[in-house]
Amino acid sequence: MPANPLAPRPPKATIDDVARAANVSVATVSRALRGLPNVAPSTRARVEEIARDLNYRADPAASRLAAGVSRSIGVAVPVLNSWYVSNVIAGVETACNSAGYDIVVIGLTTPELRRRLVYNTDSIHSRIDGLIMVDAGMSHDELALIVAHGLPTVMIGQHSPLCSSVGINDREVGALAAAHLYELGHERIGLITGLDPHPAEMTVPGQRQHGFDQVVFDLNKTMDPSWYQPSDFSVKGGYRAAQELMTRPNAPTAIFALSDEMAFGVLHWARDAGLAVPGDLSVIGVDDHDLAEVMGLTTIAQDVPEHGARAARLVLDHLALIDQTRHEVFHTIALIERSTTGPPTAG
Amino acid sequence: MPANPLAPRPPKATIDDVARAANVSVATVSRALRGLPNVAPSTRARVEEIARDLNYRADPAASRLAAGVSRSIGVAVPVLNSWYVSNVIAGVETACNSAGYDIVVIGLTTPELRRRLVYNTDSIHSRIDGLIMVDAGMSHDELALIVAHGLPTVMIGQHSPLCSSVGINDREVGALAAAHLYELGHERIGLITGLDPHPAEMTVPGQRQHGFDQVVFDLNKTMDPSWYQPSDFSVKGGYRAAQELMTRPNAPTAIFALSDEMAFGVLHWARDAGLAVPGDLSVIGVDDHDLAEVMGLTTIAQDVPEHGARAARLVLDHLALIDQTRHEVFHTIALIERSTTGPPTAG
DNA sequence: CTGAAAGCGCTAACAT
DNA sequence: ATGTTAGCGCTTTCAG
Repeated sequence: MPANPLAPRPPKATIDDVARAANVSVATVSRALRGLPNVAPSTRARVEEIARDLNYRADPAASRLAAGVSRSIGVAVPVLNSWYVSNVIAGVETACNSAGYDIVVIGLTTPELRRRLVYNTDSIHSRIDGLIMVDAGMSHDELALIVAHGLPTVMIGQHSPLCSSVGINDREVGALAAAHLYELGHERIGLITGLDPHPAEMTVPGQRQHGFDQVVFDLNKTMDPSWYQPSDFSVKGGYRAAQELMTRPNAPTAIFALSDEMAFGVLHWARDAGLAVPGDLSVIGVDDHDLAEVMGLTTIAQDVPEHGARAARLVLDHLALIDQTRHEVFHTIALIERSTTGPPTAG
Repeated sequence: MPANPLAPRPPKATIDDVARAANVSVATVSRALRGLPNVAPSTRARVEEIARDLNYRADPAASRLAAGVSRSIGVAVPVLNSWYVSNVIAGVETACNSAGYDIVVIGLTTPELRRRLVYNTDSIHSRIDGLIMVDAGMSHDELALIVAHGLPTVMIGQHSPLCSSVGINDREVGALAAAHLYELGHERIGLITGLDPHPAEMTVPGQRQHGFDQVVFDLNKTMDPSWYQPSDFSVKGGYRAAQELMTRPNAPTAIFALSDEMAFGVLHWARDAGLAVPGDLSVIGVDDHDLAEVMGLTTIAQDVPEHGARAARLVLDHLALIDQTRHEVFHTIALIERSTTGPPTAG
């Protein structure tokens, strides 16, 4: 295969070249360069210098083949261009690159791609040393299949006895939102949720709704079933959901959207519809998106990049044999009141 | 509750297992499974079936070592959580996964990480088959080093004779914005730019500013040097830049921000400062961010995911030997007038 | 059309 | 402390 004609390919040094130049065996080179014990300091120094001179670096594929590790961790995400996901990835990246790990992004954007991950249809598991799954909504059985590959695995946004996980208390998220809205005097509250692929697994949307419903029950309130409106966590989805919700009889006076992006969509619809916020309609979201403050959105904040970083550290600590136990990490959340929620106007 | 996985660790089948079960040599298995010619249809069918039964998939590290390809492409990005970057990555992912390629994200978030890529300090180049760089702001020399590795390389947001590139006509972007604002009657226009690491390379900020300045010149207008305010393409950066710009004497009546996210920051500052938009201050951005419509932001739209997809296709076509020529792709842009720009109020 | 065999570059016992 | 020697699992000549 012809290489780029514009540039000559630099001669790639192998471990053999280094060994020869340093007058030692390849084994010693390998040991020296990886910081293993049992190498004379002088030897190590010499090898290191020569390696530098020769511009040598171990071929990752060769090490992977021989040692079984690839120094890269996989991050499986349901979408790539959501604020939440990209901030998780940013957090993962921070933690990984300081440890010298690469990150390979595994898009789960189609059912087919999900299948590929679960059933390892394209040997993804053998190109990574660890796996982080973000809001993957895995069933117990799917997850069992995945962890059976033996990779240190941590989920973000879903918890399971089968692996470590990091997230927030999503029931509390729902409860906070409900309490806030009822306290303001709302009685008709719309809930824009996500689709829960495996309701039994209690993923993010399920948990948040559960926490919400608990407050409804505790406060002796009622929810018209039509106030539950599933959507897809996108701005446009929030817009459509608001439209659905608000153009039906018995429309809510407040909407709790399970993400800020959906909440932004609601705000957009409200403006298009000529509704005053929070006068005619109160809106609360979740995330504290970069633009939440700009939009004055009341929301429940979480430190998303930190979730990613924490998950990465869990995987890396496992790989470094520092800590191989299972963890279930919960980060804190906080209600941030801004200007999109207020009491309903009388009537 | 002890984990009790349904599935025991799947025994990893090797090409040898398949060969034995199919009663052929490993060479034939390899050929059959990769769709190479010179395999009897019946043999191929048998091998394929057995491979499926055995749940066999070639170990990527082994193939990489033997054949020199890893079926993954690298995407180097300056940040991970910007709207622009995550949408580029989303586009790349779309194109890559339909071709069966993995994507490894290379964060260029620190100078050290940039160095790693340029000088190949950790053999990243040998774990990928192609490289896409997003707004990397590479100097000619750095780029020369990178392409010298022989990987098909394409840049997004920067053009160079050394490799393929995809982007938009950034000078036209600047020109469109300037023309729009002057047409509305503004005479004092603030420009919130980015930092241009290598001015000589004419990267995105440089080009946009250049196009802008050309219009200034052509129209016989003048720019107070203090109206150029560098920033960092973030919402917060836009806020600070607006503050800088607007609290100085001879403040602008309109601001052109080089990205929508910075424009959002400007909008935020304007609201905090009690300025009416577009009455007291007009604002125009670039991108057509998901929230641009929500915010009513006038902007210059580009199809960001498509940039990523196009770049990926360039790399993939190169790898598939379909087209190895150098391309310089320009996508279309369009001014979208919304409600943040208007004539300056008299006075 | 198929098989045998030589590596790809590195790591990991097992010597020494 | 260092060297020797097997592979890791696959691809790829080169024969047949």
